[in-house]
Amino acid sequence: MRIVKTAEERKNEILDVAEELFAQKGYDNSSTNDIIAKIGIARGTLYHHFGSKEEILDALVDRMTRDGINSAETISKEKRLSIYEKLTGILSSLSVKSSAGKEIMEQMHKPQNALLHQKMQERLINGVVPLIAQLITEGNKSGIFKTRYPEEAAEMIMIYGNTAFDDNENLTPGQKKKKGKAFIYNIEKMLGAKEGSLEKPLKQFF
Amino acid sequence: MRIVKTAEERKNEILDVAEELFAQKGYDNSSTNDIIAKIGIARGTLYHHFGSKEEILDALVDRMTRDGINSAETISKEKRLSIYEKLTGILSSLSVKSSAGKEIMEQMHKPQNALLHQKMQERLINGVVPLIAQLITEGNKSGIFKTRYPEEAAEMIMIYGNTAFDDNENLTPGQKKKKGKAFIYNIEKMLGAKEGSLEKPLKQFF
DNA sequence: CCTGCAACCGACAGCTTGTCGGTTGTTATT
DNA sequence: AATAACAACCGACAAGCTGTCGGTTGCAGG
Repeated sequence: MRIVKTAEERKNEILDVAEELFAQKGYDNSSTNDIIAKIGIARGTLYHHFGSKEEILDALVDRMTRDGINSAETISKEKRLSIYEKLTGILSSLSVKSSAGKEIMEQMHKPQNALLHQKMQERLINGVVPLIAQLITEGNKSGIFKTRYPEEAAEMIMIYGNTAFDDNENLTPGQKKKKGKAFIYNIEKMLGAKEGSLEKPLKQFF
Repeated sequence: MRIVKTAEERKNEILDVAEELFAQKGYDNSSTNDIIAKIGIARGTLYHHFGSKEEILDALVDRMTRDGINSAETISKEKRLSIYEKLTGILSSLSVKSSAGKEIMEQMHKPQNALLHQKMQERLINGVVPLIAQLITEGNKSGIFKTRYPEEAAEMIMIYGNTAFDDNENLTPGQKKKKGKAFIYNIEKMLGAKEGSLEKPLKQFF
Protein backbone atom coordinates (compact mmCIF):
# COMPACT_ATOMS: atom_id res chain seq x y z
CA MET A 1 0.00 0.00 0.00
CA ARG A 2 1.59 3.21 -1.05
CA ILE A 3 1.83 6.16 1.21
CA VAL A 4 0.04 9.34 0.25
CA LYS A 5 0.87 12.69 1.78
CA THR A 6 -0.31 16.22 1.23
CA ALA A 7 1.59 18.18 -1.37
CA GLU A 8 3.12 20.42 1.26
CA GLU A 9 4.32 17.55 3.41
CA ARG A 10 5.86 15.81 0.44
CA LYS A 11 7.51 18.97 -0.83
CA ASN A 12 9.10 19.60 2.51
CA GLU A 13 10.24 16.01 2.71
CA ILE A 14 11.92 16.39 -0.66
CA LEU A 15 13.56 19.64 0.38
CA ASP A 16 14.80 18.08 3.63
CA VAL A 17 16.52 15.27 1.79
CA ALA A 18 17.82 17.60 -0.91
CA GLU A 19 19.33 19.86 1.73
CA GLU A 20 21.04 16.94 3.39
CA LEU A 21 22.42 15.58 0.14
CA PHE A 22 23.56 18.95 -1.17
CA ALA A 23 25.36 19.53 2.11
CA GLN A 24 27.14 16.21 1.82
CA LYS A 25 27.97 15.99 -1.86
CA GLY A 26 27.08 19.32 -3.38
CA TYR A 27 24.35 20.23 -5.82
CA ASP A 28 25.98 19.03 -9.03
CA ASN A 29 26.99 15.71 -7.54
CA SER A 30 23.58 14.91 -6.12
CA SER A 31 21.19 13.30 -8.57
CA THR A 32 17.43 13.26 -8.50
CA ASN A 33 17.83 9.50 -8.23
CA ASP A 34 19.66 9.96 -4.93
CA ILE A 35 16.77 12.01 -3.64
CA ILE A 36 13.99 9.64 -4.61
CA ALA A 37 15.96 6.59 -3.44
CA LYS A 38 16.50 8.14 -0.02
CA ILE A 39 12.85 9.01 0.39
CA GLY A 40 11.50 5.90 -1.26
CA ILE A 41 9.32 7.53 -3.90
CA ALA A 42 9.21 7.18 -7.67
CA ARG A 43 10.63 9.54 -10.27
CA GLY A 44 7.19 10.62 -11.32
CA THR A 45 6.34 11.70 -7.80
CA LEU A 46 9.33 13.99 -7.60
CA TYR A 47 8.46 15.59 -10.90
CA HIS A 48 4.85 15.86 -9.88
CA HIS A 49 5.89 18.25 -7.12
CA PHE A 50 8.80 20.03 -8.78
CA GLY A 51 9.23 20.83 -12.44
CA SER A 52 12.97 20.33 -12.52
CA LYS A 53 16.01 19.79 -10.39
CA GLU A 54 16.76 23.49 -10.50
CA GLU A 55 13.27 24.21 -9.23
CA ILE A 56 14.09 22.11 -6.18
CA LEU A 57 17.18 24.20 -5.66
CA ASP A 58 15.21 27.42 -5.95
CA ALA A 59 12.70 26.26 -3.37
CA LEU A 60 15.48 25.18 -1.07
CA VAL A 61 17.30 28.48 -1.39
CA ASP A 62 14.04 30.16 -0.61
CA ARG A 63 13.57 28.13 2.54
CA MET A 64 17.17 28.56 3.64
CA THR A 65 17.26 32.31 3.24
CA ARG A 66 13.81 32.96 4.63
CA ASP A 67 14.88 32.83 8.26
CA GLY A 68 17.79 35.18 7.76
CA ILE A 69 15.74 37.68 5.82
CA ASN A 70 12.88 37.50 8.28
CA SER A 71 15.05 38.12 11.28
CA ALA A 72 16.74 40.96 9.45
CA GLU A 73 13.32 42.49 8.86
CA THR A 74 12.33 41.98 12.47
CA ILE A 75 15.50 43.57 13.73
CA SER A 76 15.16 46.58 11.49
CA LYS A 77 11.67 47.21 12.90
CA GLU A 78 12.63 46.93 16.59
CA LYS A 79 12.02 50.43 17.90
CA ARG A 80 14.13 50.12 21.04
CA LEU A 81 17.30 49.28 19.13
CA SER A 82 19.71 51.95 18.00
CA ILE A 83 20.75 52.18 14.38
CA TYR A 84 24.13 50.78 15.32
CA GLU A 85 22.53 47.81 16.99
CA LYS A 86 20.16 47.22 14.12
CA LEU A 87 22.94 47.25 11.56
CA THR A 88 25.26 44.94 13.46
CA GLY A 89 22.31 42.77 14.42
CA ILE A 90 21.35 42.25 10.80
CA LEU A 91 24.90 41.45 9.80
CA SER A 92 25.37 38.87 12.50
CA SER A 93 21.95 37.33 11.89
CA LEU A 94 23.13 36.62 8.37
CA SER A 95 26.47 35.19 9.37
CA VAL A 96 24.73 32.51 11.38
CA LYS A 97 22.42 31.91 8.45
CA SER A 98 20.64 28.62 8.21
CA SER A 99 21.44 27.15 11.57
CA ALA A 100 20.28 23.78 10.28
CA GLY A 101 22.47 24.00 7.23
CA LYS A 102 25.74 24.96 8.80
CA GLU A 103 27.33 22.05 7.04
CA ILE A 104 26.16 23.30 3.70
CA MET A 105 27.86 26.63 4.26
CA GLU A 106 31.17 24.95 4.70
CA GLN A 107 31.24 23.73 1.17
CA MET A 108 29.32 26.55 -0.38
CA HIS A 109 32.35 27.80 -2.28
CA LYS A 110 33.14 24.44 -3.84
CA PRO A 111 32.63 24.12 -7.58
CA GLN A 112 29.67 21.75 -7.24
CA ASN A 113 27.77 24.43 -5.38
CA ALA A 114 28.46 27.47 -7.51
CA LEU A 115 24.84 27.71 -8.56
CA LEU A 116 23.56 27.31 -5.01
CA HIS A 117 25.89 30.04 -3.87
CA GLN A 118 24.86 32.39 -6.64
CA LYS A 119 21.19 31.92 -5.99
CA MET A 120 21.53 32.40 -2.24
CA GLN A 121 23.56 35.53 -2.75
CA GLU A 122 21.01 36.98 -5.13
CA ARG A 123 18.20 36.22 -2.73
CA LEU A 124 19.93 37.68 0.29
CA ILE A 125 20.91 40.77 -1.63
CA ASN A 126 17.40 41.43 -2.82
CA GLY A 127 15.98 40.84 0.64
CA VAL A 128 18.45 42.61 2.86
CA VAL A 129 20.11 45.40 0.88
CA PRO A 130 16.99 47.61 0.99
CA LEU A 131 16.84 47.23 4.77
CA ILE A 132 20.46 48.20 5.22
CA ALA A 133 20.13 51.07 2.78
CA GLN A 134 17.18 52.34 4.77
CA LEU A 135 19.18 52.16 7.99
CA ILE A 136 22.07 54.04 6.46
CA THR A 137 19.76 56.74 5.20
CA GLU A 138 18.30 57.13 8.68
CA GLY A 139 21.78 57.30 10.13
CA ASN A 140 22.66 59.95 7.62
CA LYS A 141 19.74 62.07 8.74
CA SER A 142 20.45 61.68 12.40
CA GLY A 143 24.06 62.60 11.78
CA ILE A 144 25.81 59.42 12.89
CA PHE A 145 26.65 58.42 9.32
CA LYS A 146 27.78 60.53 6.43
CA THR A 147 27.73 59.12 2.94
CA ARG A 148 26.35 60.23 -0.40
CA TYR A 149 25.50 56.71 -1.58
CA PRO A 150 23.56 54.70 1.03
CA GLU A 151 22.17 52.22 -1.50
CA GLU A 152 25.52 51.35 -3.05
CA ALA A 153 27.24 51.21 0.31
CA ALA A 154 24.62 48.72 1.49
CA GLU A 155 25.17 46.63 -1.61
CA MET A 156 28.88 46.62 -1.09
CA ILE A 157 28.52 45.54 2.52
CA MET A 158 26.19 42.69 1.63
CA ILE A 159 28.05 41.34 -1.36
CA TYR A 160 31.40 41.39 0.34
CA GLY A 161 30.04 40.01 3.58
CA ASN A 162 28.31 37.19 1.82
CA THR A 163 31.26 36.15 -0.30
CA ALA A 164 34.05 36.70 2.17
CA PHE A 165 32.62 34.81 5.11
CA ASP A 166 31.66 31.75 3.15
CA ASP A 167 34.74 29.62 3.01
CA ASN A 168 36.53 30.27 6.23
CA GLU A 169 37.50 26.69 6.81
CA ASN A 170 41.16 27.15 6.02
CA LEU A 171 41.54 30.14 8.32
CA THR A 172 42.81 30.05 11.87
CA PRO A 173 40.52 31.46 14.57
CA GLY A 174 42.87 34.39 14.83
CA GLN A 175 42.61 35.17 11.13
CA LYS A 176 38.84 34.86 11.27
CA LYS A 177 38.66 37.33 14.08
CA LYS A 178 40.89 39.79 12.25
CA LYS A 179 38.77 39.48 9.13
CA GLY A 180 35.63 40.20 11.11
CA LYS A 181 37.18 43.21 12.79
CA ALA A 182 38.44 44.52 9.48
CA PHE A 183 34.95 44.18 8.04
CA ILE A 184 33.42 46.28 10.77
CA TYR A 185 36.22 48.82 10.56
CA ASN A 186 35.80 49.15 6.81
CA ILE A 187 32.07 49.63 7.16
CA GLU A 188 32.58 52.33 9.73
CA LYS A 189 34.92 54.20 7.44
CA MET A 190 32.75 53.81 4.38
CA LEU A 191 29.69 55.08 6.21
CA GLY A 192 31.63 57.87 7.85
CA ALA A 193 30.78 56.51 11.30
CA LYS A 194 32.89 57.19 14.37
CA GLU A 195 35.61 54.60 14.80
CA GLY A 196 34.46 51.88 17.17
CA SER A 197 30.84 52.90 17.02
CA LEU A 198 29.86 49.63 15.35
CA GLU A 199 32.32 47.43 17.12
CA LYS A 200 30.76 47.82 20.53
CA PRO A 201 27.16 46.87 19.71
CA LEU A 202 28.43 43.91 17.72
CA LYS A 203 29.75 42.28 20.86
CA GLN A 204 26.20 41.71 22.08
CA PHE A 205 25.87 39.01 19.49
CA PHE A 206 28.96 36.96 20.34
CA MET B 1 43.30 11.98 -44.32
CA ARG B 2 42.96 13.30 -40.84
CA ILE B 3 44.42 16.57 -39.77
CA VAL B 4 47.11 16.58 -37.12
CA LYS B 5 48.03 19.69 -35.19
CA THR B 6 50.38 20.44 -32.34
CA ALA B 7 48.91 20.06 -28.89
CA GLU B 8 49.00 23.79 -28.30
CA GLU B 9 47.24 24.61 -31.53
CA ARG B 10 44.52 22.08 -30.84
CA LYS B 11 44.06 23.20 -27.27
CA ASN B 12 43.62 26.77 -28.35
CA GLU B 13 41.20 25.69 -31.03
CA ILE B 14 39.14 23.89 -28.42
CA LEU B 15 39.21 26.87 -26.10
CA ASP B 16 38.18 29.19 -28.92
CA VAL B 17 35.12 27.12 -29.69
CA ALA B 18 34.34 26.60 -26.01
CA GLU B 19 34.45 30.33 -25.41
CA GLU B 20 32.13 30.97 -28.30
CA LEU B 21 29.65 28.32 -27.18
CA PHE B 22 29.71 29.33 -23.54
CA ALA B 23 29.06 32.91 -24.57
CA GLN B 24 26.07 31.86 -26.63
CA LYS B 25 24.47 29.17 -24.51
CA GLY B 26 26.29 29.17 -21.20
CA TYR B 27 28.58 26.57 -19.68
CA ASP B 28 25.94 24.15 -18.41
CA ASN B 29 24.01 24.16 -21.66
CA SER B 30 27.03 23.54 -23.85
CA SER B 31 27.98 19.89 -24.24
CA THR B 32 31.32 18.44 -25.15
CA ASN B 33 29.51 17.05 -28.18
CA ASP B 34 28.77 20.59 -29.29
CA ILE B 35 32.43 21.41 -29.08
CA ILE B 36 33.75 18.43 -31.01
CA ALA B 37 31.02 18.72 -33.63
CA LYS B 38 31.87 22.34 -34.28
CA ILE B 39 35.57 21.63 -34.64
CA GLY B 40 35.16 18.34 -36.41
CA ILE B 41 37.21 16.14 -34.09
CA ALA B 42 36.39 12.94 -32.23
CA ARG B 43 35.53 12.55 -28.55
CA GLY B 44 38.82 10.87 -27.87
CA THR B 45 40.72 13.82 -29.23
CA LEU B 46 39.03 16.24 -26.90
CA TYR B 47 39.75 14.03 -23.92
CA HIS B 48 43.31 13.54 -25.07
CA HIS B 49 43.91 17.25 -24.56
CA PHE B 50 41.68 17.90 -21.57
CA GLY B 51 40.86 15.56 -18.74
CA SER B 52 37.31 16.75 -18.26
CA LYS B 53 34.82 19.40 -19.24
CA GLU B 54 35.66 21.34 -16.10
CA GLU B 55 39.32 21.30 -17.05
CA ILE B 56 38.37 23.05 -20.27
CA LEU B 57 36.57 25.66 -18.23
CA ASP B 58 39.58 26.14 -15.97
CA ALA B 59 41.89 26.62 -18.92
CA LEU B 60 39.46 29.06 -20.48
CA VAL B 61 39.12 31.06 -17.28
CA ASP B 62 42.86 31.14 -17.13
CA ARG B 63 43.12 32.50 -20.63
CA MET B 64 40.34 35.01 -20.13
CA THR B 65 41.72 36.47 -16.94
CA ARG B 66 45.35 36.46 -17.98
CA ASP B 67 45.16 39.73 -19.89
CA GLY B 68 43.44 41.58 -17.08
CA ILE B 69 45.84 40.35 -14.45
CA ASN B 70 48.87 41.04 -16.63
CA SER B 71 47.85 44.58 -17.36
CA ALA B 72 47.11 45.11 -13.68
CA GLU B 73 50.63 43.95 -12.91
CA THR B 74 52.11 46.17 -15.57
CA ILE B 75 50.23 49.18 -14.30
CA SER B 76 51.28 48.61 -10.72
CA LYS B 77 54.92 48.60 -11.80
CA GLU B 78 54.76 51.78 -13.87
CA LYS B 79 57.03 54.19 -12.00
CA ARG B 80 55.75 57.38 -13.54
CA LEU B 81 52.17 56.77 -12.42
CA SER B 82 50.88 58.07 -9.11
CA ILE B 83 49.24 55.72 -6.64
CA TYR B 84 45.88 57.22 -7.53
CA GLU B 85 46.47 56.55 -11.19
CA LYS B 86 47.66 53.03 -10.58
CA LEU B 87 44.66 52.14 -8.47
CA THR B 88 42.09 53.54 -10.85
CA GLY B 89 44.02 52.14 -13.78
CA ILE B 90 43.86 48.63 -12.37
CA LEU B 91 40.16 48.92 -11.66
CA SER B 92 39.29 50.09 -15.13
CA SER B 93 41.55 47.52 -16.76
CA LEU B 94 39.43 44.88 -15.07
CA SER B 95 36.12 46.38 -16.03
CA VAL B 96 37.02 46.05 -19.69
CA LYS B 97 38.15 42.51 -19.01
CA SER B 98 38.31 40.06 -21.86
CA SER B 99 37.77 42.37 -24.77
CA ALA B 100 37.18 39.33 -26.96
CA GLY B 101 34.59 37.87 -24.63
CA LYS B 102 32.42 40.89 -24.05
CA GLU B 103 29.45 38.79 -24.98
CA ILE B 104 30.26 36.25 -22.31
CA MET B 105 30.22 38.93 -19.64
CA GLU B 106 26.71 39.86 -20.51
CA GLN B 107 25.37 36.52 -19.42
CA MET B 108 27.90 35.82 -16.74
CA HIS B 109 25.31 36.10 -14.00
CA LYS B 110 22.91 33.67 -15.58
CA PRO B 111 22.41 30.35 -13.81
CA GLN B 112 24.14 28.34 -16.52
CA ASN B 113 27.33 30.27 -15.88
CA ALA B 114 27.49 30.26 -12.11
CA LEU B 115 30.57 28.07 -12.11
CA LEU B 116 32.30 30.17 -14.74
CA HIS B 117 31.61 33.27 -12.73
CA GLN B 118 32.87 31.76 -9.51
CA LYS B 119 36.09 30.58 -11.07
CA MET B 120 36.77 33.90 -12.76
CA GLN B 121 36.15 35.73 -9.54
CA GLU B 122 38.49 33.48 -7.62
CA ARG B 123 41.20 33.89 -10.22
CA LEU B 124 40.90 37.65 -10.37
CA ILE B 125 40.90 37.93 -6.60
CA ASN B 126 44.03 35.84 -6.21
CA GLY B 127 45.79 37.74 -8.94
CA VAL B 128 44.81 41.31 -8.25
CA VAL B 129 44.05 41.69 -4.55
CA PRO B 130 47.74 41.51 -3.54
CA LEU B 131 48.55 44.26 -6.01
CA ILE B 132 45.84 46.53 -4.70
CA ALA B 133 46.76 45.76 -1.11
CA GLN B 134 50.35 46.71 -1.87
CA LEU B 135 49.22 49.99 -3.38
CA ILE B 136 47.07 50.81 -0.39
CA THR B 137 49.96 50.08 1.97
CA GLU B 138 52.16 52.42 -0.02
CA GLY B 139 49.48 55.08 0.07
CA ASN B 140 49.23 54.62 3.81
CA LYS B 141 52.93 55.28 4.20
CA SER B 142 52.98 58.31 1.96
CA GLY B 143 49.99 59.70 3.83
CA ILE B 144 47.39 59.85 1.08
CA PHE B 145 45.44 56.91 2.51
CA LYS B 146 44.66 56.03 6.07
CA THR B 147 43.35 52.58 6.90
CA ARG B 148 44.28 49.86 9.34
CA TYR B 149 43.32 47.01 7.03
CA PRO B 150 44.80 47.38 3.54
CA GLU B 151 44.46 43.70 2.69
CA GLU B 152 40.80 43.43 3.61
CA ALA B 153 39.96 46.74 1.99
CA ALA B 154 41.54 45.48 -1.22
CA GLU B 155 39.51 42.31 -1.02
CA MET B 156 36.32 44.22 -0.51
CA ILE B 157 37.01 46.44 -3.46
CA MET B 158 37.72 43.50 -5.75
CA ILE B 159 34.85 41.29 -4.71
CA TYR B 160 32.29 44.01 -4.91
CA GLY B 161 33.67 45.38 -8.15
CA ASN B 162 33.65 42.02 -9.77
CA THR B 163 30.13 41.08 -8.73
CA ALA B 164 28.43 44.40 -9.07
CA PHE B 165 29.58 45.29 -12.55
CA ASP B 166 28.77 41.99 -14.10
CA ASP B 167 25.16 42.16 -15.04
CA ASN B 168 24.54 45.74 -15.93
CA GLU B 169 22.35 44.98 -18.89
CA ASN B 170 19.14 46.05 -17.26
CA LEU B 171 20.53 49.39 -16.12
CA THR B 172 20.16 52.68 -17.93
CA PRO B 173 23.38 54.50 -18.84
CA GLY B 174 22.55 57.01 -16.13
CA GLN B 175 22.27 54.31 -13.48
CA LYS B 176 25.50 52.74 -14.63
CA LYS B 177 27.30 56.04 -14.28
CA LYS B 178 25.92 56.60 -10.82
CA LYS B 179 26.95 53.12 -9.75
CA GLY B 180 30.48 53.72 -10.99
CA LYS B 181 30.69 57.06 -9.21
CA ALA B 182 29.38 55.55 -6.01
CA PHE B 183 31.98 52.81 -6.24
CA ILE B 184 34.82 55.31 -6.46
CA TYR B 185 33.32 57.43 -3.70
CA ASN B 186 32.99 54.44 -1.39
CA ILE B 187 36.56 53.40 -2.05
CA GLU B 188 37.79 56.88 -1.24
CA LYS B 189 35.96 56.84 2.05
CA MET B 190 37.06 53.37 2.99
CA LEU B 191 40.68 54.16 2.29
CA GLY B 192 40.46 57.51 3.99
CA ALA B 193 41.44 59.29 0.79
CA LYS B 194 40.54 62.87 0.05
CA GLU B 195 37.18 63.16 -1.64
CA GLY B 196 37.58 63.35 -5.39
CA SER B 197 41.19 62.22 -5.30
CA LEU B 198 40.35 59.04 -7.18
CA GLU B 199 37.66 60.45 -9.39
CA LYS B 200 39.98 62.70 -11.36
CA PRO B 201 42.59 60.13 -12.43
CA LEU B 202 39.82 57.75 -13.37
CA LYS B 203 38.68 60.03 -16.16
CA GLN B 204 41.83 59.29 -18.10
CA PHE B 205 40.49 55.89 -18.85
CA PHE B 206 37.13 56.87 -20.28
C1' DC C 1 -21.66 4.11 -2.96
C1' DC C 2 -19.28 6.32 -6.59
C1' DT C 3 -16.97 9.79 -8.89
C1' DG C 4 -13.36 12.98 -9.76
C1' DC C 5 -9.00 14.47 -8.77
C1' DA C 6 -4.56 14.82 -6.62
C1' DA C 7 -0.81 12.00 -5.44
C1' DC C 8 1.81 8.41 -7.04
C1' DC C 9 4.21 5.01 -10.09
C1' DG C 10 8.03 3.15 -13.21
C1' DA C 11 9.44 2.27 -17.90
C1' DC C 12 11.56 4.77 -21.34
C1' DA C 13 13.64 8.23 -24.56
C1' DG C 14 17.31 11.01 -25.28
C1' DC C 15 20.78 13.21 -23.54
C1' DT C 16 25.32 13.58 -20.98
C1' DT C 17 30.44 12.73 -19.70
C1' DG C 18 34.37 10.03 -19.64
C1' DT C 19 37.00 5.48 -21.10
C1' DC C 20 39.77 2.55 -23.87
C1' DG C 21 41.88 -0.23 -27.37
C1' DG C 22 43.23 0.59 -31.73
C1' DT C 23 44.93 3.68 -35.74
C1' DT C 24 47.66 7.12 -38.20
C1' DG C 25 50.77 10.87 -38.95
C1' DT C 26 55.33 12.87 -37.64
C1' DT C 27 59.86 13.14 -36.15
C1' DA C 28 64.28 11.45 -34.62
C1' DT C 29 67.71 7.95 -35.30
C1' DT C 30 70.54 4.99 -37.74
C1' DA D 1 65.53 5.62 -46.78
C1' DA D 2 63.91 2.43 -43.58
C1' DT D 3 62.22 2.11 -39.09
C1' DA D 4 61.09 2.79 -34.42
C1' DA D 5 58.75 5.38 -31.06
C1' DC D 6 55.52 8.49 -29.76
C1' DA D 7 52.05 11.98 -29.87
C1' DA D 8 47.74 13.02 -31.92
C1' DC D 9 43.62 11.11 -33.25
C1' DC D 10 39.51 8.04 -33.66
C1' DG D 11 34.71 6.24 -32.47
C1' DA D 12 32.10 2.66 -30.17
C1' DC D 13 30.66 2.02 -25.72
C1' DA D 14 29.44 2.00 -20.65
C1' DA D 15 27.18 4.18 -17.09
C1' DG D 16 24.60 7.68 -15.55
C1' DC D 17 21.72 11.70 -15.82
C1' DT D 18 17.12 14.50 -16.34
C1' DG D 19 12.58 14.91 -17.68
C1' DT D 20 8.15 12.64 -19.85
C1' DC D 21 3.95 10.20 -20.04
C1' DG D 22 0.24 6.95 -19.78
C1' DG D 23 -1.55 4.44 -16.32
C1' DT D 24 -2.78 3.44 -11.22
C1' DT D 25 -4.38 4.19 -6.50
C1' DG D 26 -6.04 6.37 -2.41
C1' DC D 27 -9.08 9.98 -0.55
C1' DA D 28 -12.69 13.53 -0.09
C1' DG D 29 -17.07 15.33 -1.28
C1' DG D 30 -21.58 14.54 -3.15
